[in-house]
Amino acid sequence: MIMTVTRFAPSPTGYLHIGGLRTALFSWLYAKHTGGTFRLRIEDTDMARNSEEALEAIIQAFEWVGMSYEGEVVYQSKRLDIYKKYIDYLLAEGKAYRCYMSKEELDTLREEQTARKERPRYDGRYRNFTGTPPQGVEPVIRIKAPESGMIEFTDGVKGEISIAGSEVDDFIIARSDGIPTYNFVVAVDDALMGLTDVIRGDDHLYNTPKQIVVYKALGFKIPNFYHVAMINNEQGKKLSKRDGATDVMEYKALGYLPEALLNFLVRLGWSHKDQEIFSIEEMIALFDPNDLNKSASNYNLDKLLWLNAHYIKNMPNAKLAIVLKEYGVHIEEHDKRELLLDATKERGKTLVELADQIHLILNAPQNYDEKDTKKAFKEDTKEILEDFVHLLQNWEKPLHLPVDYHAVMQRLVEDKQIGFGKIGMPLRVSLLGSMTGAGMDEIMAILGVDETIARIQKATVCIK
RNA sequence: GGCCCCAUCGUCUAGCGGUUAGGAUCCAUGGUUUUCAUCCAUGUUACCGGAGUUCGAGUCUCCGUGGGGUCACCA
Repeated sequence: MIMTVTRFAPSPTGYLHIGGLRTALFSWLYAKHTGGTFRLRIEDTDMARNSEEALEAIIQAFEWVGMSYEGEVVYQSKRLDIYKKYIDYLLAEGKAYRCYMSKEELDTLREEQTARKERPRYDGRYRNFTGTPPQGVEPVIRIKAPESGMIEFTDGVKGEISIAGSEVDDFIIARSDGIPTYNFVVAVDDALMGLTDVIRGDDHLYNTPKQIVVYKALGFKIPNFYHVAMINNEQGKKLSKRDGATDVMEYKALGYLPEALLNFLVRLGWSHKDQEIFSIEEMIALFDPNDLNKSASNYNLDKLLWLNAHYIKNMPNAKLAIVLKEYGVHIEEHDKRELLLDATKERGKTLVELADQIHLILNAPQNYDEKDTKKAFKEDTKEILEDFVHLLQNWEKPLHLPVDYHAVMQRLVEDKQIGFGKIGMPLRVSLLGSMTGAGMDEIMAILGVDETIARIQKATVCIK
């Protein structure tokens, strides 16, 4: 297998959103799949829009999901002299030229073209200019794009793409302040970094012919391109901030496990037969960008939630306890840790919900919801609970495990000739202050006899 | 608007000329359970429309429709 070099190249203008994370994941997986290299490059040539916080947020998101990049992060803002060298070369070769058109002139031209219902484009007026340049205008540098013919390339996702050369105008590769522009630096860096495969969103499809112009002008080898279809919202429209969590780190705050998020994202646009659950190792082993879907997919929370619940359920307790620390639950050293987690991990779709479940057990209820108590407490309830306390206090054997407590409940229902329902719900409300939650036997085993009795007694006092 | 891309259950998807169109999620029902959840079983729901090619089309071609992307001295 050929070792690939892939990259993720965000611009630090905002947080990392899930669409970006998915393309990064695809790139990362493909590199790992081939035993190749995955790199991170920051596209920060637009000095005005860069932000330090955005950069940190992106790095942080990568850390959280556990995607590692090799080598140093490449910052384009630190490579300006390299780009200048290539621009000078193109100028010298006559493959690029200075254009003295001012912004205002350009705007006017575009307005005229739009009025004539033409596609706004640069008219090439300085392409072969040999006269005296106008005074007071700092020129931009434009690259000579083919005036006719087709620019063709094979996209690993979309197939054969051909775009008329006339659709690509002599685009600007360096602004009047000398800073090179996106399509130029992307091509230069992708080539210089030895990229074999470029996986990116299909909103970049139209940049590809432009970048190919640069590759050809500079004599670089053209990499394989994969343009991944977008992720839309539930309505099939472009994902925006209004669609809730789009910031990757927001998912952490909401209680999602990174493995669930990654599993969710990898299945958006990619599949392997009927398989739904993929460990990272399986993803790496099976992923191939050539299997990527052509069509856009809609973002839907249900599947993510289901996956998250799955990963929570199947996570070893020791690891779960560590993860839970971020959600205010500190039970790593708790002597009933295993019992606590076994009793609750199937009841939370998110870590936030799981933390709530655990809090319910660990902290005695401060008050009792009136609706719950009305439902759970009948006339004979107080007496039943008191009998139960009495049984607990006089139980001849030590009470440790859930089965021990189960035996006590068993004895109670037998002695009093009642159903489990008579004791179960009142007991639950007494211990948790809630109608739902973990199994009674487990809860009591976690609390211990003393705390169990204390909570029941408190409840019987509070409730008339 | 020009150019480009896309189109299977509500959603994520399998399918790669011959299938009772499969799986997952969601939803509903039943079972298990002292509650809830888990788990198990069952069920409802899809090939955008129209031509063509072919013995045969969800699969190939064309047209239409719908959706998306893109047209910066942003990335």
